[in-house]
Amino acid sequence: MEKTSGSEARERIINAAIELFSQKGYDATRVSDTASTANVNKALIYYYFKSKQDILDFMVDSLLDNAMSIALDFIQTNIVQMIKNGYLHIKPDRLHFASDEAINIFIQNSVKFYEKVVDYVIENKDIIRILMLESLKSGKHQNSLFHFMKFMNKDEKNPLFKIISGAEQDFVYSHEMILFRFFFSIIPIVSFAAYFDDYKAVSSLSDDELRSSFLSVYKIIITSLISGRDILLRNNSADT
Amino acid sequence: MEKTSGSEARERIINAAIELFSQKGYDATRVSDTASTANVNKALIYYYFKSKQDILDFMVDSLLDNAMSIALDFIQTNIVQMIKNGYLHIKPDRLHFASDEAINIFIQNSVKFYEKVVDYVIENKDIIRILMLESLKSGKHQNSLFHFMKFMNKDEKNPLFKIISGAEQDFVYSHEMILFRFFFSIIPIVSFAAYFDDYKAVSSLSDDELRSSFLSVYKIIITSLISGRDILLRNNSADT
Amino acid sequence: MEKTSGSEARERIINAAIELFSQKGYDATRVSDTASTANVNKALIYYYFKSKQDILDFMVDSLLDNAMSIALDFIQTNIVQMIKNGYLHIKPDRLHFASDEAINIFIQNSVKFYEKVVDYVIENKDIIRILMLESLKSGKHQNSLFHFMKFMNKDEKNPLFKIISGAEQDFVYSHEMILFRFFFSIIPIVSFAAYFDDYKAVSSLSDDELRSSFLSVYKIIITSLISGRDILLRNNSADT
Amino acid sequence: MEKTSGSEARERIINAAIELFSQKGYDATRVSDTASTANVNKALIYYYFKSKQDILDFMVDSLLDNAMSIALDFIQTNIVQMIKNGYLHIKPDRLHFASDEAINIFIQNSVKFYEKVVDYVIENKDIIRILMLESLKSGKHQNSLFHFMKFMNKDEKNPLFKIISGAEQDFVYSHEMILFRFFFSIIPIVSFAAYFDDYKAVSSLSDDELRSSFLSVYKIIITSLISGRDILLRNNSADT
DNA sequence: AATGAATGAGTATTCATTCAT
DNA sequence: AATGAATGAATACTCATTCAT
Repeated sequence: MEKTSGSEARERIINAAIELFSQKGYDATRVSDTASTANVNKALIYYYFKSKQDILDFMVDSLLDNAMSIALDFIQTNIVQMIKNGYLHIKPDRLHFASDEAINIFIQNSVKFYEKVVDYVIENKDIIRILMLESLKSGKHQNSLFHFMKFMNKDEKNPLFKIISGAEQDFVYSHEMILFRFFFSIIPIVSFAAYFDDYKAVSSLSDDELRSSFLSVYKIIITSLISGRDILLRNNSADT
Repeated sequence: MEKTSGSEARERIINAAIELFSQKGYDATRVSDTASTANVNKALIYYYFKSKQDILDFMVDSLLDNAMSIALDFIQTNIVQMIKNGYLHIKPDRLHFASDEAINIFIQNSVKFYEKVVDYVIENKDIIRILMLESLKSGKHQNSLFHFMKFMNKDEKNPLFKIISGAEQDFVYSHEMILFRFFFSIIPIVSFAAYFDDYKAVSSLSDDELRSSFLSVYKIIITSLISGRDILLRNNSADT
Repeated sequence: MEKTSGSEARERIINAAIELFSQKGYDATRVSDTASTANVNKALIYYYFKSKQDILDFMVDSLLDNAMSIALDFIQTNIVQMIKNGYLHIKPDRLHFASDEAINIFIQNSVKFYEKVVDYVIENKDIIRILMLESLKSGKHQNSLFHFMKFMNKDEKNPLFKIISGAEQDFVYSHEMILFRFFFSIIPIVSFAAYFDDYKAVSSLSDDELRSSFLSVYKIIITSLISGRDILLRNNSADT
Repeated sequence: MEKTSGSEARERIINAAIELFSQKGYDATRVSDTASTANVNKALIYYYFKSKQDILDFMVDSLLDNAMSIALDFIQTNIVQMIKNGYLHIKPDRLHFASDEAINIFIQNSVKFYEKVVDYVIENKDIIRILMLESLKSGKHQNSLFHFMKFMNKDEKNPLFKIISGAEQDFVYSHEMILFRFFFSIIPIVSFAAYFDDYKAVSSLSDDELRSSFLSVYKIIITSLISGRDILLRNNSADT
């Protein structure tokens, strides 16, 4: 094999693992495959990582940390800000926009955010694919996708929750709101990344065409949902 | 083990495999686990199936055949019918509904269809989960999810295509239309099935609550998209 | 499978086993292969035979019995007869022909015998091949080839021995005589059968050409050895 | 097990395999037997060899390479030399010795060669036995025994052929010559090695007695064939 | 930091044989 | 006489991991 300075070999191992896990899945990837793809001796992998599982955990945790900080950043600089500015009100049974202008601002900010998110997931599509694979299996990463909904939790660490609970003790997101977020927002975005290459292959679109097509569809849906009705933003605290 | 009449053992093997593959994934499931879960001798599995892969293939193929016939059935009895009845027109650059009544009929039919589909996927959630897992790995089932879009293909066997191409030689679905179908319709439904149990666990909803929540969200999206604008139904034959 | 009268299925099983054992060897032949080649159900094999080994034993024993009776027949009708007729004398240290005519008669008879033997081994080449294979492995048939030398043994059942020991109590074949018989007579003939098809393939000779080439070479060797010198017929009783 | 320096374990594996294959045959030898006989971990066998077959191939190829170089060495230093010296002539229809002295030299050289060969095959009797076994089965080593006749081929790499074809364009070995070589020279020698231990057991001869008995019989045959007649050296180019 | 050798516990698959009918 | 189903014991081969250097 090769002798290279520092922990450059560690990087190669991680990249090889990402490539292989995302292609064949964690279980079907052999440590020896990873070693030869990374161009390192098999035993060296155990110098840098405790176990095969450890490599996976490192990748998944890195991504989740990253993603979470992007999401929280948006919440902080947008939703929280809008509430503070009085554009968005927390009513006992729903979130309410102060004006049409508020709605427009929210949509605009959201669109910017989604672009950022889409670029992020495309950039990390391999790990996203791995994450999705693992989320479909029992094991420690089974609920990883639900981590993306953390900012809907009643959680001390969730800044959005802190703001909202300050204003309305009993505020609860509606079931539909949460379900919409998960199955029609998080899942499509994550799937978009996970199936990016496959979809490209069957659609014959370029990276850019695919990205902008996805974004424009996404915008249509969000826009048509937010404007006109706020059904999904209704609070369901009364129901339960 | 047990000795039971006929190929009842074969059924037990298939069910055990579905259960285990959907929990731990194909690669992490051991043939011996399948055997003991099915309460059969390990060797008997090889009496009924050529290999572990063969079990998977059987399950996947069965599901795809089934699903396809449900989809084609809907197309036949709804879309094709509406075109014949003059409710839906194929224009050179888009699909166009004849009237508000036509839209209502379409939405109603669609809702009925989606209910049927949702019930089907819930019933087969384990195999769907397996399918999704496999679609994320390289291998023979990698593109299985795209099979659900077959009725958008220019394919002799596709009854919808035959009708449309009869009316408009050059009709082509827009990129956005196809992408919407895949990432915001097929993927959410498939994911709904695949993550059904996980989502139930985190949401504390009952089966029925989850089912109806999903359907109501789905209806909102479809309704808000179809009525008011037909952007996604626009033909992109001019673009290309 | 087929239902055929009587133990015709048993024949098919034996023939299939002969074919497969001679091609792939006993160990590499699967009972299921034999069943499908014989066009019978696998379990039926165990109706007719105690075990896989039992099939082999039956074949080998049949051949050895057969071969032995051919050999003994020759000895009886030739050597024993010649001794009785006074053409061949048993001297304390060698076998001695009474005259040139006696030699000629012996050679002629031998030639006839070898033709018969060659035809016999060609006809049974598959079993011979199996026999040779088994003689090269440890196991119950390891010494099967040495059975062909039985009529050189001091054995009550050996008619030749009875005659000779009647005339000369201490007569013993020389080491060289026995070794010659084994390595330059039995082994070539047996090998001729065992490699018949292979040799045909590499030599592009017809069955008949091969048979007569072998016979003519064999005759040359025997003739050149018997006439002129009787070194190999010398008794080694003095040596030991 | 044991942990020993270098690839000494590899040697032990090969020797264990030779021992076991020659006793029980390739098919009946278990990899685990080989491992325990070699005193190595079973998995280590797969560290050094791709498969069980790979071990066999290695052994067979090594022996064939070895044997071939011994044979070619003899041809080079004897036959080719005699032709060059004018002791041996290539006539259109036969090989012809220039004088009785030439015959004597040839016989003497041959005898020396055969002694060398016999020693070689005794030393390698286990692999020879394996080779013989494999040559009787279908598979990649089926024709391995015929490789020993390569120096009778019309082959650019064959030094004997080059000499002969230089002198006589159309020279062809007679069928009988080739057949004699195979069934009465190669086969007996190979069998002598393969059955060495078995023959020893039934004959109660010592290694040395057996070796010299075989050699003396062999010499008798060769001598009686070469001197007096050259039937087997006759060219059959006219026949074909 | 790197590696060749080694290993325990598996892992899919096979196979001779048996059983019930 | 015949067969579909069933099984215990193997069987070749793999794999994550460790060790000594």
